Amino acid sequence: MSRNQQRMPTIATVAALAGVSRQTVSNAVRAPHRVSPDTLLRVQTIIREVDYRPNRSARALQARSTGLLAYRCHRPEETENLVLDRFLHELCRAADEHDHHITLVSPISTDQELAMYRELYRSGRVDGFVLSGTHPNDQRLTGLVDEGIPFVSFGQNWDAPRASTWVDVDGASGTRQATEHYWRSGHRRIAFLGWPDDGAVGGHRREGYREAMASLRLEPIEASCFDRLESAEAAASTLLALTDRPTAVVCVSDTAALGCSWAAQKMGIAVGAELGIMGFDDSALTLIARPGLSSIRQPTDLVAQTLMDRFIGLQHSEAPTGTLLAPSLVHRGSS
Amino acid sequence: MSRNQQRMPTIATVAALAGVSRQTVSNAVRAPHRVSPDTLLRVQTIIREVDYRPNRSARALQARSTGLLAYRCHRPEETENLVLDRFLHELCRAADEHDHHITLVSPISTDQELAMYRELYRSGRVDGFVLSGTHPNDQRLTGLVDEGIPFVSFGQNWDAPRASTWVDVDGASGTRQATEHYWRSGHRRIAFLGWPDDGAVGGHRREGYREAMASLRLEPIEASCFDRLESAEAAASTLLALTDRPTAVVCVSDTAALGCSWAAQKMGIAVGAELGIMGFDDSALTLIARPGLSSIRQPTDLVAQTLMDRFIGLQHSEAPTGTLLAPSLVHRGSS
DNA sequence: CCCGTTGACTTGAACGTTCAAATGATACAC
DNA sequence: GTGTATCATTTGAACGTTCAAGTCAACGGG
Repeated sequence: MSRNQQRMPTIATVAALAGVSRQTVSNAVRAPHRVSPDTLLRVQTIIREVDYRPNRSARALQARSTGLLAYRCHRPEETENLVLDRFLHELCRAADEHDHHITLVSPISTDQELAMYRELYRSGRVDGFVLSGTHPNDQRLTGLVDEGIPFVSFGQNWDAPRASTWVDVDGASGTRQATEHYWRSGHRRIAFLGWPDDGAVGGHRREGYREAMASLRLEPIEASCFDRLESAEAAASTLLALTDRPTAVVCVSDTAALGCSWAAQKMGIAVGAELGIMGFDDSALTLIARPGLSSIRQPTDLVAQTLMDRFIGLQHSEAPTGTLLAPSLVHRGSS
Repeated sequence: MSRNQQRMPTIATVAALAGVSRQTVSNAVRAPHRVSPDTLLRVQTIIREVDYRPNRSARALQARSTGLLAYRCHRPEETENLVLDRFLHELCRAADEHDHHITLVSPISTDQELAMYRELYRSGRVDGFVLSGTHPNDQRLTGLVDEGIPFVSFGQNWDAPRASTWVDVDGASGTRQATEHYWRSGHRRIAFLGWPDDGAVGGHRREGYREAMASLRLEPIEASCFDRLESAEAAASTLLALTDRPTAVVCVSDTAALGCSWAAQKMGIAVGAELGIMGFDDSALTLIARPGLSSIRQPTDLVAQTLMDRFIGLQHSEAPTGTLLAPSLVHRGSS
């Protein structure tokens, strides 16, 4: 590592110029009330004059804390991208408010991931981690908990909800809201287009739909597809070919919803007027769809803020907490 | 900042356990050849035993270099996202190879951006910056150059090409390749769908098309639209309504291309068979389009690698260089 | 007048690393 | 046997900050 930075003013520079000790300068910066008004002014003037800023590395060394959190840079192939992209942005913003920063890591494989985190933490590169896309039997969760490495996750700790701090969006609430919305709008044949292998996330979303349908005393109409457009289109075609065709479809994802929209258009069904379609995630896909795709929006901004608050809390040895936030409906042409 | 990390083994711990001095341990880690084989083995054993890792903050302090580069987390609204997403991923990977990391910043406004960079650099948080999406009269470029802050950019330094280190993709080459490809496939009426306000990027792409058309002795057919689907669709409709309708369209972006594809489908023109469409950027949009959208792909991986190499070069006081890389065609259904 | 308290400031040490210089030890040439 | 080169290792200082303990003066109550 070459030393390339031109020499910056240090706390000693300022101290000498202001005719005080280093500690007084430090106090002037971090605890102004401890310094008498006139020296404070003098020190501040010098600080501005030489454009002094405390060196973060030195501070990090002494405080054993870098103010850095690591987040795994998602792979470009992943569909979730479009949600996580927004989340990452909000996360940066939230970190900033706590004078923290996010650094990215890009593990090649999942096995490497935990090892990489361990490495980063033990070398004091970062104070902890923000995970996203957790799933049942997630090695990262158990691994980090076991090692006592601080982290928060966007997504529940499925296996041990009390063992770590997480924030998640209540998928069931989202689909329930959507279903009830359609009911209030007069729809009576409301279908659900979900994922076949129903992991935890897909399961909850389906659950919300079923609950709502049960309490509305309606017969559920369900179909399943993979999270790809073609698959969704095919599954939706089947749904829409039913003799008693559904008038609204609540979808497990925007991909599913867009596929559904395509299927409807191909069959000459007017999306919006004749068929309501609700996506999930309010991703960039919603803008591409025509008519605009209504979607269940995750409050990523709130998730990010809460996660950061919680992480700072952890640093002050608060106990782990799980938080479930409710999503909200975003109405566009399709609903 | 609370000190929350449990006490980790330091170089002194290892030194004591191995019965050598701190410096010997340091050498064992960073310059093994300076240590005799048997002590080396002894030290390495202890290191593994206590799972020692050099503390990055301490190293950063002493070396005046953090091994951190800052990159501006792009705003979720921006269209370029879909390209930059991939770039960011590759950048992380490339940084990793040089034992560096990327940290994100999220300035609220453009004016803040430079101030934020200044702040980050002067407080020793980062060693430098990676910019993307540079444009003529870019305040960031001139500002960073003036302050002597190290940076590299994905995108030329339009105003002062020799003043800073950049890597860019040769847009003209891309559209030229596309145009020539269509010519070789037998097309003779090849149109270009560009941006109206032709900034530097759009201008170069248009340029490449015109050059190719000129050298092929074909009459250029041009239309313009904003980088939005509706706008592109409208402009493309006009193009396709010409009496002597073009048989291929080279587009300035994937958005333009997708809009064009929609227009064609609405007019009952078979995309692929009757009309070739070529996008630009090979973004996620290409996968959504049907038939799959052919596109001019920027070699983001190579860009990222080159940028990182160059940055490391800068640290060793190499002179600034500009590098232009050629994009390549990715063929899918639409061409 | 003494003593405890408070406020403003200073001093030395510590955080964990690496650089630069110093110390021995061994080997080799003359 | 002396001088010189090389190698393995150690020592002290430095990077820039903050903590903990200290000094010194002023103040106020008894």
